[in-house]
Amino acid sequence: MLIQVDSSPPPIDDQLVAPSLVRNGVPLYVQVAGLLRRRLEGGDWRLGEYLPAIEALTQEYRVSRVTMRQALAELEVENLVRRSQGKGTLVTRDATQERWLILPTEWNALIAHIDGLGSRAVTLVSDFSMPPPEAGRDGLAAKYWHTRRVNYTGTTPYSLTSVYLDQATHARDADAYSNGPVLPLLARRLKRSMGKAVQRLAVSTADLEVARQLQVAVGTPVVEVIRIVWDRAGRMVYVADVRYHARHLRIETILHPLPAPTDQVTRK
Amino acid sequence: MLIQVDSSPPPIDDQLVAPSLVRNGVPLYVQVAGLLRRRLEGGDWRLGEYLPAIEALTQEYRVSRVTMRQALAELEVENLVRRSQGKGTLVTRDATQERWLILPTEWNALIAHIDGLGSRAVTLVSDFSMPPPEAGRDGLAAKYWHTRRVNYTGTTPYSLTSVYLDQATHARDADAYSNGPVLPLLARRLKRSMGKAVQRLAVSTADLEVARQLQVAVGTPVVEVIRIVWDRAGRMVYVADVRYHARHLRIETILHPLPAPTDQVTRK
DNA sequence: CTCAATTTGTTCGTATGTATG
DNA sequence: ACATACATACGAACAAATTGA
Repeated sequence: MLIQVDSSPPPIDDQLVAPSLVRNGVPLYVQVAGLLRRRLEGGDWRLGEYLPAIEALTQEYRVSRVTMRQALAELEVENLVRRSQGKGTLVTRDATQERWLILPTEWNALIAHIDGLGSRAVTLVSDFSMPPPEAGRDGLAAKYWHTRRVNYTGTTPYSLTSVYLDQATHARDADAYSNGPVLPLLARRLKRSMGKAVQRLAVSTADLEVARQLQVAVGTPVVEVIRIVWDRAGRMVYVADVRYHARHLRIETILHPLPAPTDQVTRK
Repeated sequence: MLIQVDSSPPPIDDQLVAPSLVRNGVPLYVQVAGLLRRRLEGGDWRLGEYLPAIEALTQEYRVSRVTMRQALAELEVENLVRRSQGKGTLVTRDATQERWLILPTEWNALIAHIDGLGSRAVTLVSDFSMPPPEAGRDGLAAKYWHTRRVNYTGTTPYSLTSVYLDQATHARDADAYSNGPVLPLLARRLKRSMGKAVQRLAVSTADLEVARQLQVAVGTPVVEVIRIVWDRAGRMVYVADVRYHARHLRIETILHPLPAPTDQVTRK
């Protein structure tokens, strides 16, 4: 069968009438709850206000009354709203004020950020194994110390990290690396012998392991960050593979002008 | 009621036995299909290889045979695998080679990126309205030209953009702004009178509008990028709110050393 | 106080989808 | 392929609480 190649402008489907939800396996009421939750986070309805009546919402989303009620029940168990017979559905939590984790995109800011977290970590694994292939083979050392940790702020997990540290580097401060954040210590040790460092980011979804450790549902959006640090000789000293709950992550970069060079910068 | 403050190390749930899937509203077979799809994209099973037998998979994921078959059927309609009775489940598409959209985090690279896309856009809206409150009020002009477009590579939509351009700036090249990418043209016009530019990124999910325009399911992870450009006088000249399908987006930043300043950089 | 309008709560019946063994 | 149990979704009818005329 031939595929029809369309080189004309893309189709416009301007159904102004019914932007109805699609049956794609995910229950309708879950989808609707997600959409409402999103609007609450966006401040469409503020704390203390009442949502539109179920009748109005059913018309807007083109679902039945029962389905809409199920969606609202979901939000009620999350303490986002409270429903009262005869009155309506009241917003009981300010979801617009949820805390965001700002992920720095510059070396010194990143170190300061990790230092400032004061997080407590639970070490799941500590052994010697090679970094994942995603890190590439550029400057790969022969042996790496590896640790896998869950980091908590209070009692809520916010990241799952796998750190790979060049064995020689690790040996110099084995105890310190085992008992605290690796990157800040590495930064102090490397000083002027530091080479390039990059950070790659992609959006993914939680697999079984990540879902369990971060206490989210399987399939939840997760941000995967890979950080690589080379020393001046080009040896890949450090590789980290970090998973963050995507909901609580923001990134801000200054596109222009380029920030002023810091004292740690070495220019050719 | 008192909140119990826990200053002891966080709990460890080390159920090594059954990392089973959770009933959270999303059908089991959809969750399993998602996990398998993810592993196919990760290259766990390559093109031309056979997946483990259903029996083995059911044990790994702790689901029934029928559920696993349903999950595999999902992947088959996506042409990721082909099931043959008596043979097994064959990988029929190389999902590891899916195209990634690299989002630049530096001004010149971003302009070059947009120029190089050669994308075709469909304009949904073109009017005069104010930027969303997320952009802040710092240097806000009195009036903005606004356009909302869906950008396509070929016939597949990859981004939904809302652009707000200071009315005075727009008036100078009204035609050109209406008929092509806004940012590259703005960059040429501003030249040395350009001030600061920032880019903010957050992970969100598709609402009805975004889902329809990007042709994805409601609730799919979406990356929301807000770009703001000020001129040298501090006037907010340009605001863009862009939604990308998160699946196809990567970001790479050089943490260290800071890149060498370009000719457009003005330092204080 | 009563009444009507509004709003959420409850319960049917029916059809289809999901998950297990 | 079958039997069973439970979840999802719809429309409809009626009950109960709230509000203001």
